[in-house]
Amino acid sequence: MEQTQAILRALAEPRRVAILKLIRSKELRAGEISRHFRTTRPAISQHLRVLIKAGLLTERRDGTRRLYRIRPQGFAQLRSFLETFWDEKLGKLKSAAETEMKDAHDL
Amino acid sequence: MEQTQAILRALAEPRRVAILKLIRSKELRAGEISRHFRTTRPAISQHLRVLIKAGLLTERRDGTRRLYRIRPQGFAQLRSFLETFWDEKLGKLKSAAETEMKDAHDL
DNA sequence: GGTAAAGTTAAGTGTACACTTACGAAAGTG
DNA sequence: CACTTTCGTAAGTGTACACTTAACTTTACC
Repeated sequence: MEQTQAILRALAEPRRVAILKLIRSKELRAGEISRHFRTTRPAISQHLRVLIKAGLLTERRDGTRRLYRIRPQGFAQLRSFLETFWDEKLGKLKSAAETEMKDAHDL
Repeated sequence: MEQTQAILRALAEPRRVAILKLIRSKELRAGEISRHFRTTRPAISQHLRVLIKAGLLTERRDGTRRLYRIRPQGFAQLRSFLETFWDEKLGKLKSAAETEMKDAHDL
């Protein structure tokens, strides 16, 4: 629960989302990641820390290099958070959409 | 995309998540919502604005009252955002989990 | 062991943002 | 039409946080 909030807070920053998108397919070095942005390396390094602390990334060392990879479990947690809203909504989604449609029509 | 970031930013604040949980099952009036928190009504009102702007809530007026309800489409958007990470991960999740397990074992 | 390479941590700064108090708006009620 | 109820908006303030430059850490290589 507290961890879920850490995830949500981590994703609130667009640059961090961009980082995640960058490495969602392949593991990347810190340098390669920061090269994709106009900010300085320390800024990216700090973002990576936040993402790790949120459990969305894992760090792996190889010599002087540090390699970052997506941690699916982190996203799984976010997913189950979403589902707490979804489960009870699932049946109501259709009717809610219709009601909203009608509301919009009333304008 | 920009809207997705608005959603993520909205959810970064724990009180806003609490508000969503409060009304996920039933439509509530502004007063009833703020009564559940120790903050002042204006603070809650501002949170509600943010949630509406993010597309996670809808507002409905009834006399002097304002009723708030979950907007499933907002959550749907968040869900599809999540799936952009999930799809390619889905097949890799198992192996990634195993690899991480092994990494942890190496400590 | 000295130096370079790759990257993080420290310290300081400016801004976004959540909160408060005071005020305003709109719909009911006598 | 006063007056209350219900709620939002305005203005100001303190803090969290993303960024920068400077210094430190760790591994590699000669």
